[in-house]
Amino acid sequence: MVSIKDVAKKANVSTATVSRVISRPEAVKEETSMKVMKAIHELKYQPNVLARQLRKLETKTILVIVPDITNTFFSKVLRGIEYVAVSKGYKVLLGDAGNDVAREGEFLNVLRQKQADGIVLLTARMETSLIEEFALDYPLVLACEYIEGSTIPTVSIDNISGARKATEYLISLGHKKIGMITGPLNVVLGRDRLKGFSQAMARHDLPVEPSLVQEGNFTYDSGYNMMLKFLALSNPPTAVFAANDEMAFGAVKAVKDRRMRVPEDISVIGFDDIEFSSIFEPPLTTISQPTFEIGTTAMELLLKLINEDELTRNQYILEDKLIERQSCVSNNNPL
Amino acid sequence: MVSIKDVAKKANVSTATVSRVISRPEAVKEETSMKVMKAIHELKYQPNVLARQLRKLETKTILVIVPDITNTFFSKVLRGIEYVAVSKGYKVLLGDAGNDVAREGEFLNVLRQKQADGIVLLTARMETSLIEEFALDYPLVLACEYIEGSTIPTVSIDNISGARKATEYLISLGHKKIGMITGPLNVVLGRDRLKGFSQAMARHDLPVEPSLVQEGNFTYDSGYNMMLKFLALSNPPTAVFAANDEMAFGAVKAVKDRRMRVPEDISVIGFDDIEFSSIFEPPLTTISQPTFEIGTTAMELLLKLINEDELTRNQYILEDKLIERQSCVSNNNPL
DNA sequence: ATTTAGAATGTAATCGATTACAATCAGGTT
DNA sequence: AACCTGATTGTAATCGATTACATTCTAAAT
Repeated sequence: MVSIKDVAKKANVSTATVSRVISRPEAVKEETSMKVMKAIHELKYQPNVLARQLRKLETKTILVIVPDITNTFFSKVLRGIEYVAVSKGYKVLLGDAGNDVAREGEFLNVLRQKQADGIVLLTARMETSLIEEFALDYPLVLACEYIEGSTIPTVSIDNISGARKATEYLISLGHKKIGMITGPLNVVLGRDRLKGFSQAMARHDLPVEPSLVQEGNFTYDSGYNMMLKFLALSNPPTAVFAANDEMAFGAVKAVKDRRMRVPEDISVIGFDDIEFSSIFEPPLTTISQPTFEIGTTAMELLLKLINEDELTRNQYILEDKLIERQSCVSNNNPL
Repeated sequence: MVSIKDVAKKANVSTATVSRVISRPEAVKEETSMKVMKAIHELKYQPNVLARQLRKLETKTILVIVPDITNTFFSKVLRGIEYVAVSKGYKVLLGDAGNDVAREGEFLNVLRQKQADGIVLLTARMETSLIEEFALDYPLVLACEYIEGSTIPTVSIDNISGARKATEYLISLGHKKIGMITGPLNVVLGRDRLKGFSQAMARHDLPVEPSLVQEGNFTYDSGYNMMLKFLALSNPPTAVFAANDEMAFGAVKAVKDRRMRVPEDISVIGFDDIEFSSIFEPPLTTISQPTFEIGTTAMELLLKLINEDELTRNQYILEDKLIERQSCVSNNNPL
């Protein structure tokens, strides 16, 4: 291990000078600088970042807690975070909870032990009071999810308006009997998308029949099963809004298995626009989230927090977008 | 920031004793220990890990370089790595190259600067000499990819035998005219899967016609286009082996767009068994890689390297598996 | 030649832990 | 009482950088 002392000795200067050559070259004479650089190269010196960090009490590392790294939605957000982080000289520590809520909280110790300068949470399923407290002590940004009534800086889309948009699209196609497969209603995300659905229906004076709202859990299987329930109805919906794409896939599959067609017999719209949605058959009409931008915005926000810059606001709502593909069609089955 | 000194003062002992209470409690008297613990709790003391790491010259962190984090194949391997890492008290630094070869190499500095104790490479596209040199100086494990003729510890499946297995499966179904859509042939992975294909054909005395081997680049679009080439032949293949699932999806789509059916008119087999292969229509027959196990094995291997344990061998070949779904069927179109 | 300001460099404290070594203590032996 | 041993605890060096402050140099001004 070659340290700054070795370089200093070799170049016949003090360690202070070596340090200055590295961090503030303008403060040292050209000639000395050359000498030092030469020694650095000859010894292949690499500063020990741990020592630097200890001295400066900063790590140039941020922690990202992800509920499930194998979910492309999150990995795309993560990529956005990484992109900005690396460009600003930060490294990204990954905390993958593997869909286990208990593990999410454990990662917080990384911050407490000063091994990261800040944290981005892509999940808010742990105790909200814990998160709130934590945000008081450390730079923290919420992305994708949010906590109701909290002032923690948050980046996300407006899930209510997104869901409303999806529903109104179906309505604009002439559908009146519309079913919804919701996400789990114990998380804000699930509730918000249902809320958007209800708002759209109300705005157009359409009734929301309880039998046409089924609670899923964001999985393919739940989408499949809930659609089966709809199809068992004496008077099934002509269109279905699934709160995410996986459930929409399951729903479409259920329709096909019943020897019916999407979109001819039933229109289906999803939410998220994941990778496979365009490859799926029929290509899925859905609401697209700006995943990469959510990531970059969250990271930029965190950087401001770390640098104690003034925040102009703490809720950043990004634009979602309706992606029209081929799983929805005008209602040709008027009551 | 409360440090060990504050605790020492409060408990009326030296910092050495506090340190011992934390790391070797058996070396300090019960009574003192209690006093110290009390102070620790009252002050909510958290040891500064940076300082500890600096002193011990270890970081309890490993770096994983991923070519593309949004690819579920890699994120599953990553999850395996994380799983073992966290259970052994290690943290995972993520280096996502975003499919940019140049960025892969940049992450190596993290190691040089002693910010990680070891590294797992899920890609070997940078200069092999660079990797070889690096492996001399730092604990390094290759996962998924490998370098020909290298002694670097490697965890992967046997791509040649996997490809052979896929091809022989088609042959066992009575197919004789079999096409292959390869991966890029400038990477070992691509070459190996082609090699396996050729071996299987040779073993069964089947000719490999040049027009029936098309080079793709692992993307959906390339699969689509190469299949189009096959279909334009006067005598197209009755079965096609695509070197990964994405290309297989594209290939199937091409067949459908030509108003033919998979598997009735053409059988298609893929490689990797990614998430959507089972949802795809028809559900894709493919070779499944034990992604999670690749990750766990790689991490365990790296741990051994870090602890300087003896390695019994340096090539770990895990078992792949043929997953029979519905995209392949017996040849009903004998020449 | 002397003074002086500003540039360049060096000295040593510091960040917060760990740990080799030294010092002290408690209790048992003689 | 004097001595010894092993258990406990304390002192201070150490890890490798950064940086406040002190010192020395340089060159221009007087």
